[in-house]
Amino acid sequence: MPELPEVETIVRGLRAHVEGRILRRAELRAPDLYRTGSERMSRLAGARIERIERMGKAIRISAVPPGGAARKALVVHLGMTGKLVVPRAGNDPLVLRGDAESGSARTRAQVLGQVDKHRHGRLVFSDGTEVWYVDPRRFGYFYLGDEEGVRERLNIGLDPFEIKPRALREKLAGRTAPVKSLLLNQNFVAGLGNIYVDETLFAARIHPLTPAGELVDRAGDLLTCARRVLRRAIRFGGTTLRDYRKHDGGTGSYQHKLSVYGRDGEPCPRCGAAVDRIVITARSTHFCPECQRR
DNA sequence: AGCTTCGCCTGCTTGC
DNA sequence: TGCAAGCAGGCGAAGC
Repeated sequence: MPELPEVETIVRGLRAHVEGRILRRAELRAPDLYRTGSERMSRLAGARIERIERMGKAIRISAVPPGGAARKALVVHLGMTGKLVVPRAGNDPLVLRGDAESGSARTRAQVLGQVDKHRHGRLVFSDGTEVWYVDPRRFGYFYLGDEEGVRERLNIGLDPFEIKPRALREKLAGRTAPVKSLLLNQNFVAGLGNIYVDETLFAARIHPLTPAGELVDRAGDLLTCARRVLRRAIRFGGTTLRDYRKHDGGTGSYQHKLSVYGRDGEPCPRCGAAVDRIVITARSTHFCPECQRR
């Protein structure tokens, strides 16, 4: 479930491993993971990686092909269970470290087997550095295309750190969908997923079923809360519930800081009332029925 | 156009 | 113990 804080953590961790390096080879063994309209990654052989950045929940890698062709963007979306990891020498994936920390009973051989089975893609750099894409559930995607306009082509809106309060106010106006649903829409606001929408709405004391259009006057507050929650989650390296791992296989620790997500039945950290769980547009939604009144 | 539902995919959990 | 059903969820496509 890599959302903005998890992806930001991964990007920061990968930066020193990829920026400025030359790609010897880029491959995707599972071509069904290419998003519609994507070029094949083999085209990136010889390209120089200029930057790696987060774009909503996706990772954008800017590459300059040899011979002065137009700059390319390789966009990697991790879906739910995707990981980008840097293996150590001898193909010993540091993914192991995270599993050891989480107390997994699986043996080293089992973990290695799983990694191998689900390793769908790979970047190989001229200095021998590798970055592996591992994704058991295959919900992620790869997209390679011209960098110019890639964000629009992939329908990725501005994230809470980029969008201006006034712009959010205008986007909320007239919308009748529950705020929870709208905040999950990556074109509306990018970066938030189920966990951080619930945490943001709790911080802002907004009921998740509130029609978005009723929140025009609270747009600034909503944004402030989202930024605060996300910044803090980044500081803790993101939330590891099960699958999420940092680039070095380590886990995040924000799961220990969650106020409502996954805590149904437990006392609200603010008022003590039992946290409730409902389903909104097929997403489990956690909130405090006392603090977040409609 | 806006909103909702469905289906993709696989591993873990739950219930019989 | 074994098996099937249920569930998790980001997101695009389809449907209303």
